[in-house]
Amino acid sequence: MSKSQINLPKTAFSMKANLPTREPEILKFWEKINLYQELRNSRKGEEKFVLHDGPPYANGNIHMGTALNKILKDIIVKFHQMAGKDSVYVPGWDCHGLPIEWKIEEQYKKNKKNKNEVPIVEFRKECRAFAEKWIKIHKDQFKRLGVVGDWENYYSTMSYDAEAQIVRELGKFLKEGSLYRGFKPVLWSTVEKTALADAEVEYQDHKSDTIYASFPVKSSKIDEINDSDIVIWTTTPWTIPANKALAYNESLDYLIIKILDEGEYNNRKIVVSEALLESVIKDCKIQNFENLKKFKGKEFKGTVCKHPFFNIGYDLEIPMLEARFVTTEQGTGIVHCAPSHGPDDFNLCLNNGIKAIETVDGDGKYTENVALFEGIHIFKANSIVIEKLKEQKNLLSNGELIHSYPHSWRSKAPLVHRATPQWFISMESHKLRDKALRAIDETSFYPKKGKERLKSMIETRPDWCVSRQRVWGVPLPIFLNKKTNEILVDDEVFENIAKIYEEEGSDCWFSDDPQKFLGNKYKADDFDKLSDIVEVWFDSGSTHSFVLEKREDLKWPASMYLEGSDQHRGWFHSSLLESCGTRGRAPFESILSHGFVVDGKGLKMSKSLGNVIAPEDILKKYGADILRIWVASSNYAEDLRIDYKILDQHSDSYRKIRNTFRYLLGNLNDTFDDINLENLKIKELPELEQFMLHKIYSLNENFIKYFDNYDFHNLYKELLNFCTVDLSAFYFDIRKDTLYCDPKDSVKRKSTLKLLNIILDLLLKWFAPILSFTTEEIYQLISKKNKSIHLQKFAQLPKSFQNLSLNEKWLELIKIRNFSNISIEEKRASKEIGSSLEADLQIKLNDRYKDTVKNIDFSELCITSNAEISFNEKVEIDVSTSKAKGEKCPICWKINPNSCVRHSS
RNA sequence: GGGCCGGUAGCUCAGUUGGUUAGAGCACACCCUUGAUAAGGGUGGGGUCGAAAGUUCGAGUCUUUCUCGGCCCA
Repeated sequence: MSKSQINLPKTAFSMKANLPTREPEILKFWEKINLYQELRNSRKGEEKFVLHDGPPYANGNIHMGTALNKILKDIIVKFHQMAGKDSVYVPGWDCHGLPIEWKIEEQYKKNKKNKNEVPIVEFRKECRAFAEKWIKIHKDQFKRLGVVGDWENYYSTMSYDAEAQIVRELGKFLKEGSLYRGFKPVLWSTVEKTALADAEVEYQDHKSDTIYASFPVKSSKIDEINDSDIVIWTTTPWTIPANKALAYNESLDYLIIKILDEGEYNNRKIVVSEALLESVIKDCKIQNFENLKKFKGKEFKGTVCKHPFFNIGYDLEIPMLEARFVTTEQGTGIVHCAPSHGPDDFNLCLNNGIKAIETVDGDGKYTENVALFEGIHIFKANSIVIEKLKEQKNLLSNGELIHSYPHSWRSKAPLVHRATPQWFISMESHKLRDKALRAIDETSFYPKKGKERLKSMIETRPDWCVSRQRVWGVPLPIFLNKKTNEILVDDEVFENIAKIYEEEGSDCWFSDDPQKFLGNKYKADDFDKLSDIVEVWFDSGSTHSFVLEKREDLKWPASMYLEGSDQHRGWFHSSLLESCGTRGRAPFESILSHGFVVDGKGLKMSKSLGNVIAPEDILKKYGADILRIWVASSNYAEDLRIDYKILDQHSDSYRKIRNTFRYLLGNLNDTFDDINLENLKIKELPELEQFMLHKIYSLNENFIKYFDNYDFHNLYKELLNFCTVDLSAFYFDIRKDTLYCDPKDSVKRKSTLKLLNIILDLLLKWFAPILSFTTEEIYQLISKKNKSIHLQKFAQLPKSFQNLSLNEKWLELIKIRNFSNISIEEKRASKEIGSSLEADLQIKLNDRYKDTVKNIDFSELCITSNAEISFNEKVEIDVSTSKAKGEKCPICWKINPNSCVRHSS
């Protein structure tokens, strides 16, 4: 009966979200209205914000890290769009490289097909098809997360124009002269017959043969060692034939000892470091020895030894060289050096004029450069080396050791260092390092610590090896003159190759007549065409050139690059070097890096721990908006924790937000008036409404501040707290009485509705970049003119909303309200009253509150039936509660001694 | 093994230049409401700040060591 007389909320916006089924419908809607194009049209001519997509590898389903990355990107792009910018997002994919090659090879193995019998072009076609398949799958998975972008015109590193541009970029380095041919040991897999990138290496336990071998001293300034042996220890006996030097540390102490035991070494003098003597005598089972002399490492200077095989064709001078990398952790304090088989060895020898040569071929067999061993596989050579050392009486001891050793991440085969001809971009020759370091200084980093991380990597990194001996990639566009062995550097040729690739892709490099690429200017017979490909980091490092520069809807440099923090060594790094080398500056203005997704305890996700959560699981159970809340509310500067408990919590927050919207929509009956904030007559509104406007204003100030720093977890928290604390538990609760029980045309009720309109409008916009689906669902319910919430701009709030003195006053009133609540709670606990409307408040205040509470009705603020205020010098705030006396009004439920003032008729 | 980053209530996060009994929301417990109702309101109990040592009149905030975790590298 009385229900018909009150204005109860009514809305079509359901309490239950049902996101897993509703979101796909919204996706269809966005497709129908072509949201991406609408977004572009809506910001034509505005300042651009370009977040250049770091291309994921087109291989395998997306995981939480990918989902986090894409959602974070989408949130930022949407924020800038709503801030009024032309905020463009073009997704892309990284397609070349070993992992795909390996997948195809695996399929071959399964089908008993021999890779070597398949033409390269055919093989590459399969790689291309494989990448295409995964791009398609990724695309749908990313869209499902609510990520808006130019999905129709994505970029990929294997597109013809990308391959062409990569050639042009390499041409720039070649022309400049910073791309050079070197001979260097690289980590090599004799199984895959390829050099491996650092990222392709994993460390596993491996059993190695160990030897203590001796190098007879040929000449030295230290008299006592002229008839002694320098002893080294190594886990790679097969590198002994390639030995060219010995290394010592000048600050260590060394000993000459005389072995007294029977056997080969009886009465022979050996040299080892003092610190390692104990372990040497233990390993070599030396029982009796005599200590002859102790000396400093620096006295070794000028000492020359003989190779242990000097009697069987290795009549070499083996110099002893000073090296800081020699330590006393293991071995003898003297390290054997094979420049073709170790980076440290290589550098030390290079500095002393000893060059690396090709000692081992791609299959792992010794070359003709190695006497006695030619044609033998290095993994079968250890026993032969040990045998020969024994024969030559230069083996002190041998054994086995299980230690951490590099393996191929694909084949799991152990790797070796092998000197191969490779192509390098010099960090120094054209000051690439300096340019890159300067570019880092000119870049903004979020969080700031990223700057130092990238800087320290650039400071110490060696020259960039850009060649790979594989097939699935962009061929290195290099011709070597057969006579002079010089690189052909000619813009016309590079451009010719690029043009050809633009037309038909780079496959033809491997199949077509070399003359096609050289044009008419040179004769193919005079040149060797290289068959190496470009390493994939150069591909992705060049995306700025074929995406940002080439597309008219984008700009160079990008406003932002955003990736996981591992990309300081990856894409941030390679893009920086590529761009600094070719254009003298970074291809980005800012870098945002995020941490890794870990489980609820902070441990990394792994199959063996069983703590893996896939984005798909979350979409099915909760929906994308919950996942987006998780992203927004997490601090990406550190690792991000996720488990079902955490998601449940965010799901609860989502319900709170959803119900906040439901209250607004219900009381507005799903109608929405666009209120002109500038024309709002603030002073005509009740004080509570004015106070709320102030709250909104200061929230917006914080919102802007947090957004400027990409500080989303604080921004989200601020919004959520506004919904729970300021709206639900305060403003909404207080105004229910007015909304439900006051006449529809009353000024107070109209003022409240005005505020609800404003709040709905602002909340929708504030939340839109995060809750992309839910805000759209609501917007479709209330908007008549506009197509999508995402086409809207953030509101500019008039400064007149700010009212600091009113804020001060209301903070006092809320304090009194809190005292009242405690007082009411006491009576509730003793069962004297239930609802707060059964309460009658007696509020005693200090005199100084007189002005503050003037014209304030505490029964309204505290939702009681009555409230009386008295003043007293002796108290601060003292509230007592009694049970309200009188009749309960059937309409507003307030208890009055007499009839209800509002509802007496 | 090395470098870098991090460890504040059950959870997500605040804690300004070191300074009163370490904060918020959620979760939890109890109560109220049944006109936001698979909603809403109120009250309350939870941390001594990864551990230890040190500097200081005083440290979550500075130093050292250790520990746990993450990323990168070997």
